[in-house]
Amino acid sequence: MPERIPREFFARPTLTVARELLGAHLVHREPDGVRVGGIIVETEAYVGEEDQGCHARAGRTSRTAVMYGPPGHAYVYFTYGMHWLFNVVTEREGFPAAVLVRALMPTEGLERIAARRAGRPRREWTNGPAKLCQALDIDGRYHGADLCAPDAALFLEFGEAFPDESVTIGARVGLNTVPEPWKSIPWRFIARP
DNA sequence: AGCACGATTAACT
DNA sequence: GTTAATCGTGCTC
Repeated sequence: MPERIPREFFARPTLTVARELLGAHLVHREPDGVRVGGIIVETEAYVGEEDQGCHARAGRTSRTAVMYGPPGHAYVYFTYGMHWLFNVVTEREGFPAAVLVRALMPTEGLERIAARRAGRPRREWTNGPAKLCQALDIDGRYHGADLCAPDAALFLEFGEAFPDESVTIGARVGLNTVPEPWKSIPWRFIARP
């Protein structure tokens, strides 16, 4: 029986949460009860208003308000006019920070994932932050959702942790116009098989 | 009210 | 390697 990740897990330093989320399971229990999800294999940390790569650099706005709220909630946002990206809010209430989930290894609901990623090879089902949202049918409906609520439809479960020797750490992706040191700071965590 | 651009992806050359 | 797709957000006027 898989154990839900409690809110205290997320109420810690964002880098710790990002590292330890590798191996955890992200699951969407869909309206008909079918579970769709996988093992998290890539994350990035976004930490506070000082972090010029973090959306909270602009301060508290209607878009970023969720990041200022309690940990364990979903920060889901829309970008490039077509893509949704999923984050988990971390740290204490009032401090804006989150972990972006960038890639999964699909383990549940494979037929649904295949259907939503129609025609694409399996390795491209969930190997990107917008791809996994499409595969798991995560969108703005879940922005602000409590991932730790007992009846949550979108939630996380503990899995098998990846040891340090199978984790690569590097610079975050896609921060093209972000100034240093934020652009190159090694806050990306990748688990390799 | 207008504008530049983005924590990306897929389809190109 | 390059680039179009497509629109909400935050910033400037």
